[in-house]
Amino acid sequence: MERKNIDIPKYLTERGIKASYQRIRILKYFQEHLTHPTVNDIYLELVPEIPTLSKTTVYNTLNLFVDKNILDVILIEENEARYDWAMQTHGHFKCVECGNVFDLNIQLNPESIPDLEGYEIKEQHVYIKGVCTKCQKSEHMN
Amino acid sequence: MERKNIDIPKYLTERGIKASYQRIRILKYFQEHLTHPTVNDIYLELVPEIPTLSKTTVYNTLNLFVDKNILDVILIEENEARYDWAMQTHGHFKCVECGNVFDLNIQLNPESIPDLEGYEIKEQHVYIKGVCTKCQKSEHMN
DNA sequence: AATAAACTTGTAATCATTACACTATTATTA
DNA sequence: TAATAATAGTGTAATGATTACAAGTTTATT
Repeated sequence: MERKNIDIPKYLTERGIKASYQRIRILKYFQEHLTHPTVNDIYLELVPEIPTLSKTTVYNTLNLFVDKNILDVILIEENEARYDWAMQTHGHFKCVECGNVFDLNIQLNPESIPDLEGYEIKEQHVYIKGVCTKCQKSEHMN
Repeated sequence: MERKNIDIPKYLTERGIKASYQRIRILKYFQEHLTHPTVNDIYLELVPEIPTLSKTTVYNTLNLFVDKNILDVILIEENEARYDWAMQTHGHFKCVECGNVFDLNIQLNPESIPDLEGYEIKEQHVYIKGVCTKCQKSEHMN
């Protein structure tokens, strides 16, 4: 099922979450933006259309979605969390120039890591920082 | 050079850092503890012996050491940074039961990740969360 | 329609981190 | 060695993300 084709109210209800207006709009944000937004990104985008929206609601809703495995938290910034539609395990690349975060198709194979012998694995996280192709090009122009 | 055998004042001076008493003691903490402490861990350990120590000094010193590539920051907690002696690239495992953080011998090979084609890589971070062997055993006893 | 349950909201509290101004220490110069 | 300049350390206040909480609103149940 493509993220873009999901019926959000149905998707929430199936997971035991009441499909309130705010929850629908917040999850819809992820349907329409294939980015890795912060709480503030989401709040600023939605508040013009939902003037009563509270930042607390954004926090509550994102925490709920993370608990229900609809979203993942990405800890790639020093100071604030980013969120990502939960899908097959993958990694992230953050460009230190433009700040954009890109998905990387990486899955670690725990079998191949001897140090993990006997450890029960619940989550794996891979992130890489550097300069994306676009920013490398624009650096040459300066 | 083994971490344990390093002459810390000399080590600092060689890197253009004045070997003040506080800086020596903070780096010595990493020599004596092969853990991944938070700012508070270090502060609480040292303040009984250095009663004038300020938490700001711990922050300043750790930031300085990170800038000078003596320490790495580990972002594995939701809310606070941990620090680690900078050495060969490696990953971390955090046990969600006991909270301990272990080193993992992992290096990603960027060549093997097609999505990284054309990207300049500056840092790579791998962390895994789960339950360590010890905590798995003690769970059986409950 | 009345009541209960769930959701949203705004404000205040928390906590890690940083900013800043002042004091103390160390290095430099005369 | 004394005076001065530079560097480091300290305590308090500010910042900013996140959470706690109580009150208001909406939705579901009876």
